[in-house]
Amino acid sequence: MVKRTSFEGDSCPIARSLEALGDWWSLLIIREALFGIRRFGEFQSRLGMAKNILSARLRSLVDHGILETAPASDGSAYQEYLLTPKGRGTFPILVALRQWSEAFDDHPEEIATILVDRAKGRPVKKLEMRAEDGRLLSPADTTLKPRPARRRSA
Amino acid sequence: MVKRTSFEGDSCPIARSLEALGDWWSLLIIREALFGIRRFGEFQSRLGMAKNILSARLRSLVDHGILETAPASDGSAYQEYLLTPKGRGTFPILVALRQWSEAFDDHPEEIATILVDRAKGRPVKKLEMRAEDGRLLSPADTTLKPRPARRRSA
DNA sequence: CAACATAGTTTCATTATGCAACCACTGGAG
DNA sequence: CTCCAGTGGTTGCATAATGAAACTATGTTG
Repeated sequence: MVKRTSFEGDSCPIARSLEALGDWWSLLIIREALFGIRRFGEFQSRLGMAKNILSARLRSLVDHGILETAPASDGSAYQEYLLTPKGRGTFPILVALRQWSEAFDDHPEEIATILVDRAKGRPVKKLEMRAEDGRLLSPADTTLKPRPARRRSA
Repeated sequence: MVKRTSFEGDSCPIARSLEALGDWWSLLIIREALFGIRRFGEFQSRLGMAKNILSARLRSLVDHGILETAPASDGSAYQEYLLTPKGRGTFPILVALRQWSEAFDDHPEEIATILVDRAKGRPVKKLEMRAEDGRLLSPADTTLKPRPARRRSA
């Protein structure tokens, strides 16, 4: 097979997430959805992408349980695309990508927006990794362990 | 031109990060690099990807300042690929992707490894978004503001 | 120097992307 | 009901990216 390789059966959770999110458009569609965009035409005009690609991506995101189609909302008979909890769960990923750009982009002056705390209008703090007990962890403070076998329960 | 669209000039920091990281392999290469993989052949055998694609991706990552080539390390005359600070800065992105899979994957039993605090052997806490003053923020507690114009300084 | 390993590049078939054109359905005006 | 613009797609075709395998060029070992 010369198909584009799929990570569907991969045991690495990063590869598995890329299976659903790892193409050029999916995360941008989710970004728009988090902003409240719901309609096909809105996605299309805001992202400036071809309609067939958008159509394929929306279908893929629905298949992966990230979006769901709702029958209506503004009274019209059209449908719209809403984030599921799984879809809203990508928020930290988007924040991490955003903060990485803010920190390391070669031309940060071209970045138009900053993510701020709505209450104070101040930038949000950088994401940090902490242990269960709250200690701040660096990458070197972490390691991978095999997942414990599921305990047989029923 | 029917080229794949580039996000290079886009003002959205998420799009800008996807320009460098948003393909199927780049983040997996970085994942391996964070594990200490440095050599072409090691990447190739561990990821099982075609050598031409690996070659192109490594070049792209070097061009984006995420990897750099170092002349040697084990004495041999070959070169190796090392993460730059910018490359190591992607760690939160990978953690976010991993945690998203752990939380929402449809077949979590297929996930082989968990990320743990090395000192205690316990899973790391989920990434959380906080305000400057430490308040925990939900997506709804945040908003985007236009980046303040650079203050003319010299 | 012969033989083998490493690190790629080249070639070619297959797939995905992107644009434009086309089609189906909706909702409103007449 | 008919016409018609707007919405939400699908289809066709050209081009670009991907992937497997073969090939090349060094480096390394015996």
